[in-house]
Amino acid sequence: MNRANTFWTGEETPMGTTSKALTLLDYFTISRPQIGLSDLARLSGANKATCYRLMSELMEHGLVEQVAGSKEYRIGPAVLRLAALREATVPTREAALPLLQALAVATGETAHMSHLVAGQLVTLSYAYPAAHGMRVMMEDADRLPFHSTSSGHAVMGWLPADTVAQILAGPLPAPAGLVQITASDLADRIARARATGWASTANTFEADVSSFAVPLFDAQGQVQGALAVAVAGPRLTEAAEQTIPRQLIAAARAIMALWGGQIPPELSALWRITEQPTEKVQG
Amino acid sequence: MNRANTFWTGEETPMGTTSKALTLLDYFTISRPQIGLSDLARLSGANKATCYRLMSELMEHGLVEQVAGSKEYRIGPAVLRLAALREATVPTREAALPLLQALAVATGETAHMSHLVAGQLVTLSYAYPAAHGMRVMMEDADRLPFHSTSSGHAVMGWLPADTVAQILAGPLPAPAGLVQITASDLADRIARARATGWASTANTFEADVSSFAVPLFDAQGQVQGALAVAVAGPRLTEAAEQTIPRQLIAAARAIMALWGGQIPPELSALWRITEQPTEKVQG
DNA sequence: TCCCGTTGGTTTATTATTTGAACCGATGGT
DNA sequence: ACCATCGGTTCAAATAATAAACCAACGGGA
Repeated sequence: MNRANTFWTGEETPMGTTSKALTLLDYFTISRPQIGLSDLARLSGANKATCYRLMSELMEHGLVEQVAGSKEYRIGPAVLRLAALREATVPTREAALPLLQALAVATGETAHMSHLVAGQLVTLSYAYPAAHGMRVMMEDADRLPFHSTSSGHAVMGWLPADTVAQILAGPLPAPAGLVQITASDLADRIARARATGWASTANTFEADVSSFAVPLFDAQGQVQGALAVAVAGPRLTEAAEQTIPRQLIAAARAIMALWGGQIPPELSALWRITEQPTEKVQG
Repeated sequence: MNRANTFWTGEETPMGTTSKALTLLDYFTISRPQIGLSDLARLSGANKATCYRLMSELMEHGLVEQVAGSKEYRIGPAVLRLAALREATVPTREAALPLLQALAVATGETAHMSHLVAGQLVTLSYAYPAAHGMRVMMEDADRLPFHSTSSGHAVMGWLPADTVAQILAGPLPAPAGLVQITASDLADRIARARATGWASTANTFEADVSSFAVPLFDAQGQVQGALAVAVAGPRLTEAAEQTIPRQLIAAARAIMALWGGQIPPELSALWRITEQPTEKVQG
């Protein structure tokens, strides 16, 4: 009797064929938008033939397509239909966008919103304060690491303990030239995020960038993502450190009002205390 | 020995598991955005257990999610990441949108662009001429029938013959109270679309709506979709019938210039003849 | 309150599908 | 002319998917 196919993930629980196919999609990122067959097989650890068949099936449905010349694969047009359908069903993105823009203007910094999807934190919208000037740049569809971003900390503060443990079980990537976060430091930060209702980091994800974040909840009171402001290092004044969390809270409240999101009572109390007289962010 | 599993599609070619899972996604539409397990099993003809497992796998990856109260499934947030990635890789939608808007304004009617994805024609962008007034309404992520829309005719005119045959092999749905298109009529319309470079229909898809369409091509000269203008019946003057095809052609040219789309020489010649002195649609 | 049909979800042996190593022809660099 | 690599294919061996029956829970209707 042979071993179960642990080649793929190293897990012992067998992985459904569909999951394997969908896992392949995860290798496509902003920085690697096109992948050839052999590369993909190497990246995923799957057999080339397997990879080929799975990609063929994904291609049949338009989830991926092959670029004409090189035969490399890339994300296909079908996802546009699905995304349009998703937004029509649950208008998270579009509804929140004006509020995100208002937040960017109010703070004078880059604002972004990330969503928790399949255990990962993905940036899905962002807004800049103005058309020009120095700013922290964002990219859509980028995955944020949980351990080195304020968004990650804010989210983990309100995630079930076992889910957090699962995330922390993964490796802590070591960012070159940045502030390194140790495991115990991280636990501390998560606890603080929960205790204060917001999180902040400095120079942990990108150099000379500080960021502040608050969690976002869905209608069932489950964490759904985070709202964050990324401040360009030189502009991080003491005043900014005071006001930004408040503005974040106000904006998060407004966004969740749109979604029908439920703020956990515990957090709601924290936010009531923190949110001193400050003008509301208006959409 | 049992028969191969022909239950699913009636086809004799066996269907990969991944395809079966992805097929389930097709049952989610604008008009039916949420589906319960039993319903989905009935709709798809799949076994309930099968359906359950497939949906579970899709759910693991965030392609679908369950709404909290009813346990019904709906399209999940992961598609947003994929769509953002797609647009970052191949900016079809966003790039064309301003031109689409210009076309709507120029014609004074609703303009829309549909894409060919996995053998289906899906509306992915549209633009209205003004904020108010009578207009033909569109919906994103809607599938257009090939046989009763000008977009369908325009596209089929430039599709390989066998692909067209495959499409026509399907049933011709009978729209209630509209002009019925017979099989021979349809063949005629497709031929005309190819011969003239554009297609038009009246009262075939929606009552009191006429529409005009031209095909769109990708960088390899393959039909990729259609650009169309839908005219509210009462406004369909003879002048409009003259100018709209020209405006469509101009806009299609502009859009394909953005994509690097290749117009087949045969069509290019047709369009050169048709496109008499008329002001270019400007993005 | 009892019934009955429905729901989402689970279990099982049976069955068909997926898998991986080897192989192919084409392509491109040296 | 060579070698390495590419995308794609083949086939027996091993695996995972399937379908029917079965739950418990829910929601009307009588």
